[in-house]
Amino acid sequence: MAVSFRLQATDQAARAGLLTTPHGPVETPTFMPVGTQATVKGLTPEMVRAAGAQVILGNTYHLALRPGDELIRDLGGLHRFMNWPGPILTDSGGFQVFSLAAQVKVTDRGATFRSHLDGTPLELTPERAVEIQQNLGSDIAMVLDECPSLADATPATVRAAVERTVRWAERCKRHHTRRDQAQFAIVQGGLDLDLRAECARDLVAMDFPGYALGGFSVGEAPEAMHAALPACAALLPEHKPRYLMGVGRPEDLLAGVAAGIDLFDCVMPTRNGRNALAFTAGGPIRLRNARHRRDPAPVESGCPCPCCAGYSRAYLHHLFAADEMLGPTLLSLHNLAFYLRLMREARAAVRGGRFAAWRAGCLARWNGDE
RNA sequence: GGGUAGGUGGCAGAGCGGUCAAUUGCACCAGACUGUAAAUCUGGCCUCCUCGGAGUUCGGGGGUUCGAAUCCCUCCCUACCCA
Repeated sequence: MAVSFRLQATDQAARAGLLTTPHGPVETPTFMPVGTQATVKGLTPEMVRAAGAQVILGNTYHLALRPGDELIRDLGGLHRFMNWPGPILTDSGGFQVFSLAAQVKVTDRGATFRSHLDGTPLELTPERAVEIQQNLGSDIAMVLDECPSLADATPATVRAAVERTVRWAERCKRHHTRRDQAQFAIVQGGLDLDLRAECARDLVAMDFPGYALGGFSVGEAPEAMHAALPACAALLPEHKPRYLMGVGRPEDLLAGVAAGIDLFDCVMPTRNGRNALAFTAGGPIRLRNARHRRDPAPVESGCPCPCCAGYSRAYLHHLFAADEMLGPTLLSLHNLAFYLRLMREARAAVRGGRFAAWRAGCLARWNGDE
């Protein structure tokens, strides 16, 4: 059984659809919690599922390094290994080329990492990235791409990254054999629309089952990304899923949905949750701040998540002050519930043809305008 | 009563003539976090103004010195040991 996508409703550029995978359906647009090392940090799969997640991420580089992709394959694949029965998308390690740039050497052949764990060299070629992901057995695999780092982003380096990304995508596609796994391509090009168009054109010609926009939220102003998204999304095939990688804050997700994006992932709800920041309909709040010390109210009133259903801001404040592990767990749970509820409401708004108005209301509440 | 070791910013604890408004940790206050080397990191934390400074600090009081948290005298207090 393969991965398929059906576009079901549109509201201007915004879309609602259904992504079908061997491990279950995914209603889009949606948010995918990040589980880099075969765990959404601090949460059990049951909690992730209860928060409303339909699909989660895993990571090629991290899992190949530890515990090893062959070990996971031998133990029945990533789904069984981590006890997540639903769909999984694995990132290719392309982002680690960017985030671990200090210890990576990139050539046309591939990227050579010095393991951040023990220094052991790891060569990640496009072919190896495919192999690892096939061993992991994810429902959706990503091609290895080169995400140009903002530090040396000149027109020439961005162009070089685009061209290499296209060549690597070709190699990934050729090497990919698993029929029960879809492989998505990644469009690079920074904020240069001509390069984006060129990259998209070449990748679309290769006929991948899904396309991602990479290289956003890597240091540019959020407004610049918001401005570029509609045109970038429009470069992608209408009837295939579109994935905006690594994004982002709630307002970024809504900008993405408005632009016609279907899939999002980001560490923000879980990482910020671990760091005592809660996303709410009234804007973000920092539970470590002294003002919450005696506040009996839940993190977000009206939120049905287990955190808000049973615990006060005062209690969360205490857990973080005492450095208790339940604090990060509860706030990660709430933040995921918030993100996933946001996407659920976005789907309903698109289907109801009232997405723009609904989005404006969300932004107004976050900014404290009402 | 005798002896010894001490009293430093909320706490612990450096410093032992100038480079000390005083290392560091904790606590406290605030901020950051966007395909996770992150349950992490950054900043602030005597008072007053704007950068830069100014003014008061290292148990109390007195003294030596150009200059003292650092040396001397004295008083008070604490811990331990001996009676």
